[in-house]
Formats: sequence, C-alpha cells, structure tokens
Amino acid sequence: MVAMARAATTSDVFNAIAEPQRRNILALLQAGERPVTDLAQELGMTQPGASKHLRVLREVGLVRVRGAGKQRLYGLDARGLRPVHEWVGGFERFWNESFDRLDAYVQDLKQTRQED
Amino acid sequence: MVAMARAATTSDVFNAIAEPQRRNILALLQAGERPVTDLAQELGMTQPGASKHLRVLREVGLVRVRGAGKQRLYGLDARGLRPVHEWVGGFERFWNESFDRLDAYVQDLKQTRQED
DNA sequence: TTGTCGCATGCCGATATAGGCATATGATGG
DNA sequence: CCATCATATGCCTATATCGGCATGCGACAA
Repeated sequence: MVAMARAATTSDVFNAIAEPQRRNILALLQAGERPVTDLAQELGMTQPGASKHLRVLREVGLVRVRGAGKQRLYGLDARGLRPVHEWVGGFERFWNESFDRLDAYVQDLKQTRQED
Repeated sequence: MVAMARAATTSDVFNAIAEPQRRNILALLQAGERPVTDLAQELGMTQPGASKHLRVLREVGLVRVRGAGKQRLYGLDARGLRPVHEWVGGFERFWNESFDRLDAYVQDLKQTRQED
C-alpha cells in the first residue's frame, strides 16, 4: 500500500453518512424496522444497491439486523451518531459568530479600498 | 458518465467533513485564522496537501481566505455545519431509545433460544 | 526588474467506492 | 428434499479522491 485514496467508509461513521442514499436509509429507518426490498423500492434503488449500503451502515454500527421469517429487518441504532453530533456541536458558537466575523471582514475590505 | 463513484466532495459538506485531516483543520481554525504553512506543519502534512484540503473546505464554504501581505489567512466559516448538526440532531431521541430497543432485541434472542 | 517567500496547481499512481447485473446463499413452506 | 422468495455477493466499469513531487504564480522587498 503506497497511497490511500480515502479512509475506508467501513470504519468511519462520518464517511458512512457522507453518502446521500445512506442518509436517506437512516431517515427512513426512523419510522421503524424495514426489510431490504422495502427500502430499496422506497428509495428508488436496486435491491443489491440497498443491501450494499445497509452493509456499510451495519459495519459502522448505525444499523442492526434481525431475522424475521424469510425477511431480514433492518433497524436503526443511532448511538453511533452521537459522536458526530458532538463534534459538529463543538462549532455551534462559531456559526453564530461567523456572521459577525464575515461582516468585520467585509468592512475591512471596504475600509482597505477606501484607503487606496 | 455511466457510473458515478461518489458524490463530489466539492459540493457536499457531509463529504467535506468525512476526511479526518479536514476535520482537524476545522478544529484548528477554531482558534483563529491561520496561514497554510502553519496548518500544514501543525497537522504534519505537506503544504500542497494542506492547500488541497483547504480548497475543498473553501468550495463547500466552511472556510474563507483573506490575503494578508505575502500570506493568505484561512478562517473558519462554520455556518455550513449547521445543517449537518440539525440533520444528525434529528436522531437525538433515537440514540437514547436505541439502548432499549437493543435490549429488547437481546431479550428476544434469549427468549427464542430458551424456547428451542 | 529580480530574487524570494508562501501558496496553488498539475500530473501520476494506487485505491476505494457506487452502480448495474448475474448469481450464490439462506430460510421457509410444502 | 425441493421450489421459491428475500437477500447477500462477486465481478466489472467509470470515477473520484488522497498523497507525493515538481513546478507555476502572485506579492513583496531590495
């Protein structure tokens, strides 16, 4: 291995939720457990496609499976999202402050130009 | 275009923060503006490497640049993280509930085994 | 104008996906 | 044991990175 293209999505929740379809799956699962085919149809993707995304979600622990007769019901296990929420939350005070800083920045530009 | 490998990191904040190094950069910028070289050194990456990550962050709007003499100071613009925080926050009630569900799930397994 | 400093880009190699398809697996009901 | 339904995998193609290196470029000071 000489060069890595990207951290394996398989071991990183941030990467797992970087995929829109996977976020959609998680969102759907908020309503309760669902079989693969159901999810696939609802999200307009093929069954294999859904299975693959579900696998990624399972490997990072955001989803868990349970056999129910012939089907396999996928359920949400949101605990893994907590660290993400906390990391992003660490920036909370900045996205209010950012406005001000940007304003200050713009003011600075104007000022600078007038000084020319 | 017949098959896409992945959504362009360039237009998606979720993808932008899926990169550990980029998260580190954002974290460092919480302390204030910094020139590229500074960030690169502090994070143990090459200058070109830092520039590239900063470019991605700039393109999704998480970072902004300001010329300061010979240097270019990069500053945080966390506003783009708000949507992420909100999306993840939508699962907040689930990561408490998840415990219970998992418990129920485990109980179910035990029960099932004993029934054999 | 010229030499430097600080950054941004271009190019290359190795890889990790995302999807589509066909097919292997598993569990169930007869 | 067999046919069938529900899923999981394998394989292949087109891409999108990530990192390393060398190099282009713009701003500044002498």
